[in-house]
Amino acid sequence: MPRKLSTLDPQRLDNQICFAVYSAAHAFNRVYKPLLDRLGLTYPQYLVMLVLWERDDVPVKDIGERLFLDSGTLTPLLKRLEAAHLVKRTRSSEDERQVLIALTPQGHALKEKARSVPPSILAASDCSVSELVAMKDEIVALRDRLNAVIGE
Amino acid sequence: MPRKLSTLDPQRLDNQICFAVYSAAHAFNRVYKPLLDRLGLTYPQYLVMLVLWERDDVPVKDIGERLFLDSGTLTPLLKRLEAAHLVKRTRSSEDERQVLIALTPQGHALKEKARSVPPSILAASDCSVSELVAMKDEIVALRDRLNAVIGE
DNA sequence: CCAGATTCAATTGCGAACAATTAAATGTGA
DNA sequence: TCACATTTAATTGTTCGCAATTGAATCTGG
Repeated sequence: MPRKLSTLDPQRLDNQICFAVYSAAHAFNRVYKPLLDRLGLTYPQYLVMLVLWERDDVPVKDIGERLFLDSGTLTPLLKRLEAAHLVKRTRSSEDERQVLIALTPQGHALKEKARSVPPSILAASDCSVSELVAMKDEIVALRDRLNAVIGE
Repeated sequence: MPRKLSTLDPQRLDNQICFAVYSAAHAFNRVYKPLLDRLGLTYPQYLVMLVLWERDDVPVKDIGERLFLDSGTLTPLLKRLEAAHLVKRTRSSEDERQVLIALTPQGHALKEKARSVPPSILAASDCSVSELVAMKDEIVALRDRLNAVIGE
């Protein structure tokens, strides 16, 4: 007989908050896909564009800190965005170690086309804005606590 | 001047619940990594093992429905678990289309070694069980609403 | 001034994740 | 029965995500 009731079993899949988060992330990805296809972006590329729409001409490292991604992920992704003529990569003249990422005119223009994305996601969430904001804040707080123990 | 205050701007990264979920999933992954390294598992492999520890001798499709993954992801992953002698893949005799996944003795035994994982995650979450359960239920409900609109 | 440490991006290699296709087995209706 | 559709895994190709390493530029202490 099992040591614990399954609803309390810490090794049960449905009791894992990590799986809830993992599977929700994939569900978001699938909802975003058709919307982003029309923009010619993948979801991680869309996140990079959100960062750059707030402020561009920033080094790769800044984007990485914002999105919790490293150069192994960002370098090839940014090269693809450059190949799509959405960004320009130029080595900084003040510090030759840095590569600055700037939006092209097309990159700036895409922000307008992307304006319909968040409302579509909101609709798919089938949830009030205030509920979503509350959930977001809780999830961000959890994420930050997890990230805090990574260097323990 | 910007059209909206940034705290309300739907195109601002920090206002995206999807990014909260996405970045929390990666944070979980990083916390799990050192724990799972000792078991010789990656995080998605750990999820498959959680499914199989509940019930094994199941077709690939069942695992996929449980984890929201398809054969393109699972086939190579299961081959790696087989190479690690944790599962055995055998074609069903009743329905030759299906490949049944069964745990090996080592696969069963790993469940005991994995028992320390959930408490470590709980500790890293720095949060009460009841709060985590409440968050999990909210996230699962959101995930299910998102998945519901995928075939719209 | 300069040797050694640090920072930054790029690279390599591996394991997901998924779309699209393929091939084989099974199910179905006329 | 048998042509045709459906189901199931496997395969192929592209893109992430990260660990580990490399190499160049910059910083720092003596």
